[in-house]
Amino acid sequence: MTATNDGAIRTRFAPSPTGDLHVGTAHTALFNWLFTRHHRGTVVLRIEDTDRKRLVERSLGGIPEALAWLGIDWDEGPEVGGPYGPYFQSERKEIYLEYAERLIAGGHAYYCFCSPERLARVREERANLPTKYDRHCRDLSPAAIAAARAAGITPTVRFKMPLEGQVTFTDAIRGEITFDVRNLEDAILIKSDGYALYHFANVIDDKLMAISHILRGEDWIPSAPLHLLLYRAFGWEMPLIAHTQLLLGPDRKKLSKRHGATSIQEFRDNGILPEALVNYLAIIGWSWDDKTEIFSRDELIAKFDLDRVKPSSAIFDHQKLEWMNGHYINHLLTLDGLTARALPFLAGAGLFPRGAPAPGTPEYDYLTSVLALEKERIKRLTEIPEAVAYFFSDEIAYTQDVLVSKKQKLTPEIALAALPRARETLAAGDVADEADTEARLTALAGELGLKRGQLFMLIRAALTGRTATPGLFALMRVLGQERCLARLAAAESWLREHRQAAAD
RNA sequence: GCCCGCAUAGUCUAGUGGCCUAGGACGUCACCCUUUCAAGGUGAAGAUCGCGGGUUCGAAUCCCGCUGCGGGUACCA
Repeated sequence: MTATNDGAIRTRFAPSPTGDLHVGTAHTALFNWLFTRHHRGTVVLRIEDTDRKRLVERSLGGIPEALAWLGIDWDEGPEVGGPYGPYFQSERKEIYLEYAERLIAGGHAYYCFCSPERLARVREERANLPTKYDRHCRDLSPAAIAAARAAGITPTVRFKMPLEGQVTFTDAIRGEITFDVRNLEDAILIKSDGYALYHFANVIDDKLMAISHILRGEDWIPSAPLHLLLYRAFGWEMPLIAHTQLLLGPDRKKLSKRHGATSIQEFRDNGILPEALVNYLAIIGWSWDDKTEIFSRDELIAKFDLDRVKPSSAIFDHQKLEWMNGHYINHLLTLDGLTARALPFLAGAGLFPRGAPAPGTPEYDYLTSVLALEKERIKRLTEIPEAVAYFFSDEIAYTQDVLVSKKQKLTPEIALAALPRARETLAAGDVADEADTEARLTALAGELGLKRGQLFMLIRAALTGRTATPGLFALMRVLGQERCLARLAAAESWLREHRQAAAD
């Protein structure tokens, strides 16, 4: 990339607060952020809230919060301020008006008094034509303008699109793209409510905020020529521009709510780690080589650049994200890190009615040893409360099928004979010693004429009420001697009580 | 309709004229490990590189045409 004028790279992400932060928007924001951090430039966050009708109040705070959660920070914008503010477009209304006047004075824009109804009609009449608006007000006489104003009509301001010629710009990801202006509209710049439209506010702000590189979604390509022409009308140079790929749903359509979870907030609530999501988003549309795909944040910053960004759209693969999330949980997060992430989910499930355990306490140590056992089989943080439940509650809900595994060829008789012997065997030692416990239980299995697996499964079920758990001896070590003995007894009496029912 | 973009296995990708009998990853299947479930290891299936023409001794890679898919076409962003 070549830098502009002063050599300083300045980029922006410009979400509009119309809802939660969409994962596609986050993808573009991430590319902006990685590109800028790589080049030690300045990141600007600008809130494009010119559409007052679609404004969703909670997203004003929610979007910056979601970005921060992802670890995408900004040097200028809401919360941090900066020399080019305000960073909310709704507070820049007057600026746009002023620049619109300039355009009109220079003959590059005009007032349009057409009513929405007329516009709708004309659009229908010209349905098959490249431009929908018939430029009715483009050359209104001063008298006609005065008359319309006197009639109380508040006009919009439209751009006076050149009538012929071609516009070409170079996209840093896609190369040259050319449009014929005959296919371009006299776009509205200022709405009749006085607010600027996206295209206009965007161009003015990028210029005023000294943005050097524009990175945005592919869906903006069709409006790029308008933006370029706007820059030209003001006599400004256009920033370098690049259009990133779109994120698609399984049906190859632009990713949206109907494809499932699409907001960053939902990913967080669904137990996805921000570092996993960032890593996954980074490798969709960008690659470093033919095999690496796990990158730390710092590696991403060090390696990311536009020359390895692909132009083609990509289907968002929840399955691969989930795999990567599991990989982070199991292999990349420290135990303390995982514990910290798990705590809110555990608390949410009501596991700590008296408050979450603090590091250094026995409760905290117990929790980390539990998580150490479960982390390799967990893909999302949301799975944790259910996975660790039996470590925190002694009320095990037994069932006949689980306790007396048919698959292991167990019967209530065998179980009732084995359970008390297992208890005796355990009582004679200490489950803190895994190898010793295993040796003694293996010997017991022999005495009882059972296979190791049969006895182990019976004990597993008695201790946890489940057939799928971490390794039996590690599990016993964490559970502790006392709990193990108590649960063996509990399973035995449960079985005795329910034996009759099973026999029927 | 018109304009624009994209095109390597189900999905994400590597590849810029010979290193490609097309590499990696997710997913799928099998085997190994094993007390269960995972994790891990090994391996397999899966792509006539969208199609058709060229250029070249040689093309996934260059050229032309076609097709498919997507995006845009608002006083939304």
